Amino acid sequence: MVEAVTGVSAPATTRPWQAGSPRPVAVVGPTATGKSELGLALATALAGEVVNADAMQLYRGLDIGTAKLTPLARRGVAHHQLDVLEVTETASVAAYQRAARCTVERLLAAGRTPVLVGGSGLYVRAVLDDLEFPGTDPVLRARLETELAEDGPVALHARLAAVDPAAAAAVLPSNGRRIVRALEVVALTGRPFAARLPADAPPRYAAVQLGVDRPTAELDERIARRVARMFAAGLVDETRALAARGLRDGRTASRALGYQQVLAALDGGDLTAAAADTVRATRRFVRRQRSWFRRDRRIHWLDAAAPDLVDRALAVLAGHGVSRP
RNA sequence: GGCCAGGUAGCUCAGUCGGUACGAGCGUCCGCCUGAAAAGCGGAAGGUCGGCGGUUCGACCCCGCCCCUGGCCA
Repeated sequence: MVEAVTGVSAPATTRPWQAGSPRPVAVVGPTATGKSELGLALATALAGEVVNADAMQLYRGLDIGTAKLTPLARRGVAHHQLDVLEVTETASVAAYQRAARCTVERLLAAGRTPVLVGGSGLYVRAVLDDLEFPGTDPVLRARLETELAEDGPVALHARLAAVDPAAAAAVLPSNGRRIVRALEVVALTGRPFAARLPADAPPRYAAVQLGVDRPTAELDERIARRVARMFAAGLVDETRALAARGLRDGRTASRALGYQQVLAALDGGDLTAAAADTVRATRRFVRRQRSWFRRDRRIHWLDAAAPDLVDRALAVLAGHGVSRP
């Protein structure tokens, strides 16, 4: 995955799909809609395997709060890209992209349908579309982050404007995170960084994407109940155990919904508030997920509450040449 | 029944010693998003400042009455 950084046009690596050969399926949408269950059902029906596309389910031990399917609940269907990171490790789209594509390639070669399931929009795109992520350098990154903390985002943005006006125009002066990354890429590659998602990234796979969603009021209600269930199921104990394994030092995992709030409570807040905060944060997250997925016109949306959801999904897939081998 | 405190955005609450509400947080809606993405960032819509009357050139801020909420006393 060492590749020149153009950020503009990716090589045409799209695999032409041939009738009869397995074609990746993706199940996306906001959290708490029932993606995992649908993914499982589809993998079963299509004799496929599930590939996780959820940044937080990558982590070993982040079980209750991420609503990870238990091994038993997976009912014999193979799941990949699950439990592959320690809580202290920082997740990375690029690393995920490499690993997940490996899995997808392997499944396709074996004639099995990869069913990508997850709500991390960027992760899904990183696998299915031809996105290339310019490299990173921990030392450089650390330096830039220190500067961000000391000088503030506006100063760094001014610097970015000097070396890469186009990138600066695409990133708001208030968004320190993206400014740092843009400066890093420019410094590393010596080229301008098109810090934006290509409007028409060529798909790498001829995947069929299914989106599941529910009416907002209903989903909000489900979230409230689900969070209550998570706390009742031992989210606090799980978080304590993970904290002992370094969860607080995990850059990514410590931010997971639920865990983030419980950690704050353990450090001197109250758990009732933590539960309420988790509900709020999850709802907010749903809004962001929607605005991400909404843009992708290739997604076929389904009502997650439909009693015949699986049949409908299979019908859509059949319409695109995906059926049981 | 009396006394005290309070009634300002959907919620919690700032604020104006009388001169068009700079309101804030949360919520809501919309958008952005290329190595932390369950992260990060931006924008918008919401108020006849409890009601009626009075004083005043002018009141959400002063006066009177009334209604509502909470507390204390009886």
